[in-house]
Amino acid sequence: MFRQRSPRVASSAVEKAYSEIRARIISGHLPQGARLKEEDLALEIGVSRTPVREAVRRLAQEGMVELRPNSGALVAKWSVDDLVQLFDLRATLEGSVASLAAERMDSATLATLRTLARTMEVTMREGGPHFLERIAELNDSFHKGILAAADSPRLSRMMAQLVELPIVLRTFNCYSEEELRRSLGHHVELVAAFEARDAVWAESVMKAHVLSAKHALVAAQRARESDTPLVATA
Amino acid sequence: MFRQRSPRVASSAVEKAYSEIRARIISGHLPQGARLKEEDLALEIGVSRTPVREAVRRLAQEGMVELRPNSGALVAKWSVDDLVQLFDLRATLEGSVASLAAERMDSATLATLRTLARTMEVTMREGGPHFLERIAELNDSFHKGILAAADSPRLSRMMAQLVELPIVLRTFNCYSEEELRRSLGHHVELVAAFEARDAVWAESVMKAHVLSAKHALVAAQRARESDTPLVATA
DNA sequence: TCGTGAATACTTGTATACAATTCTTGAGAT
DNA sequence: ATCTCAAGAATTGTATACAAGTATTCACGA
Repeated sequence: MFRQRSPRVASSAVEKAYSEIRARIISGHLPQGARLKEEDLALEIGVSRTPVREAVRRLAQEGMVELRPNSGALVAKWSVDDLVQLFDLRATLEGSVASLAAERMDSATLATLRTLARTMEVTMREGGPHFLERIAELNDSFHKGILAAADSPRLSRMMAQLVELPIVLRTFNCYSEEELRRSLGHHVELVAAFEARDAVWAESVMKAHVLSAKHALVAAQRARESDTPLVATA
Repeated sequence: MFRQRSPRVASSAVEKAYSEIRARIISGHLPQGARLKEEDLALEIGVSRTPVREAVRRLAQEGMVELRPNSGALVAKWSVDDLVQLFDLRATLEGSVASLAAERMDSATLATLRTLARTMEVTMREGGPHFLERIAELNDSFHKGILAAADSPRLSRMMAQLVELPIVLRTFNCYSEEELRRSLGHHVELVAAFEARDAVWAESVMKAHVLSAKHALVAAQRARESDTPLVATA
């Protein structure tokens, strides 16, 4: 729909290594704090150490992996405090994005977003298996659409980093029904704000949207207090 | 004074390559749009291609270098529009940083910042050769001090990326005397805001500070309209 | 039994060699 | 003269080999 992060067919070895390692982190196959041994990964993925190294470095700069010089690389750990910081930052930045988007949005994009927002609501009502996953995907498209509408490459790059991370945290299992409903409501309200070309309104709703997600995530995390999977569908 | 970016003695080859290439870009030895040939750089720096490659990748993620798959790496080009975006983003983020810092600043840091702000003013009054460079250095410490006071590692990482880039643009030659005076005034006012623990005040001043820098930079750039060096001392 | 330290095994860091892709050059045809 | 296309040169991408540093283990002494 919108420009996806990795449209390339993953032809290159480093791309292969990157997506593979990333997938393992997201799926939990490589849990937080796990050591990343270059040779093992290379062997398992079927490429040499060189592209694995490059992939790990990239993941490190994106914040998914922690690098220790001359020692090893670990899957980054996320404390409650980290999450709070992350989402506060996202609230600010995505707020700016929404503000910009409100001023620049064209009618085609608006229509697409409206459809996405509605579809999410329908999907929730219908329920069914994996409906959360489907909502998450739609949600992803929704946010990326807004980002694209803001038409601000530099902002996009920063956001990409911030938005990817919540996904790592085994996203969206921790919303209560009320919270999910509220979240989807935000989407609808955002569309209205865009339609009205009201930058301040859009920014405010977006901030609320992200901060509400933060709250849900943090509450869930605190409740468990252990290192079980986390979540959010902001 | 505060934790600098590269305290390591540049022992590793990739560190050497990184700082060397970076220096060449900043000094203008490698102008915008210049091609980065891995082998040449490796030869000139005195390391193999491997660390050069890693360094270039890092510079690319930091936005200083543009990567073209299977082709080459270029020194990133900066349009006026890019600058506007960059500084708008900085205004938002550094505003947040200042806000956080105001709430958390301890008296030692406050004292340091006060000294820095005063020293900058004195340095300007006294003038002399290279006084702009000295101000720039102090300015750097000032902003990094605020960042440290915010005590928010993730924010810091993002900011680092954004703050580094203006430096690349052959920083601070384009302020008029009035603009420079205003900029230094902002610093003093920021200290006052921190002292008062007024987060909103601090945020506002910081935003003004950065946006005023943006204005000076963009005006200078527009005046030349060509690709001659740019500037800012935000 | 527990701490200490040196030898060893292992992992990362760097260099080099090879493969694959892209850019350049030049001959030929229109 | 200009365009097309193929062959060659040059450069990036990947693999492997080697060097340097780090962690582990096991013997020895307190």
